[in-house]
Amino acid sequence: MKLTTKMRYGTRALVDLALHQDQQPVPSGEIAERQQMPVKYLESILVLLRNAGFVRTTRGAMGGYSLAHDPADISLAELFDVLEGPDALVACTDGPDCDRYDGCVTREVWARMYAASREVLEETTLADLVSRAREKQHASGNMYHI
Amino acid sequence: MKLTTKMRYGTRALVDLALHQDQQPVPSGEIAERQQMPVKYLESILVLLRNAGFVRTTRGAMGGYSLAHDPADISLAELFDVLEGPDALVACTDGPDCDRYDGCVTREVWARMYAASREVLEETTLADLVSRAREKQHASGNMYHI
DNA sequence: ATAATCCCCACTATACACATAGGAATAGGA
DNA sequence: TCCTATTCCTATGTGTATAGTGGGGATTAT
Ligand code: FES
Ligand code: FES
Repeated sequence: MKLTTKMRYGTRALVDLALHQDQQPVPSGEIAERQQMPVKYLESILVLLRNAGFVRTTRGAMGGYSLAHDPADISLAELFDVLEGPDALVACTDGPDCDRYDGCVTREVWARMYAASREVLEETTLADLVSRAREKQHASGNMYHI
Repeated sequence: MKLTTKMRYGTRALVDLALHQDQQPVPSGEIAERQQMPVKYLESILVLLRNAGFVRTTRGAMGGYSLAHDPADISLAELFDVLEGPDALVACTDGPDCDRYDGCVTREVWARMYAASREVLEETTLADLVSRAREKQHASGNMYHI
């Protein structure tokens, strides 16, 4: 039960973008370098984020990625739905996909687990992470390393 | 972020054992048939459960598996630790394994997620699942299908 | 002895994580 | 305008872990 790298990298990428949204669009190479993640893999995640409407892209020289919305309006739960998918945790959390659905006793436990996890994500916005990152930057004097 | 089959199968296997613990030791073939899971794969999971002290094994003819403790004394969290491992959710939830530990802002969120999930598992015992299974058996008239 | 059963080892299949290669679009200068 | 560097975009290949398969040996009740 590991959180996928899509979710972890995607979250860090959005935080990085939020920290630099006052400037020009940020190229994927800069994000990858700062966040220490493989460039090409990051780009494949940014495609998902673009299709889901989290980021805007500008092609060509001087192009890059920028946030499409205010960080305070983005909860990690929305991100989770896109990057982990609706079938997260177990396939049969929210519907009778499984042929054993009626007699299943474990499903309810996994569903409670899922709900508890999701509640944490619901109440955390991108802006929360950004302000926490700014605090840490201030404390350590390290500009870019979040 | 999928729950592994080890955890899902393992849980169902223990519930199945609890429902039949009044009888002889239960052979893996019976569990696999009732629970609709691959025999050989189930056996590899039962090895883990034996090593962790959840089940006792009896070798030879008329042998099989039986619970080592009272179902009320087994929380799903203990099972989780064995079958999903201590590094569940993310590798750096409980220690400075990661070289980015100090500046990391996402770790705290993942840690809260992990704690919330685990709390659900802590407060659910095998006996809870068993009684729920008995209710469902009674309601449907289906003896073995949990 | 025989059949039933656990147990160990090695093999295959599938999904995820990541790398590589190249193409398409755009900004900026000659 | 045309060229070129920069950047996003798409497709395909590779490594690794999880999931599942299979054969055969060890142990024990009958
Ligand atoms: S409903 Fe599918 S395994 Fe429980
Ligand atoms: S502490 Fe390792 S990624 Fe955050």
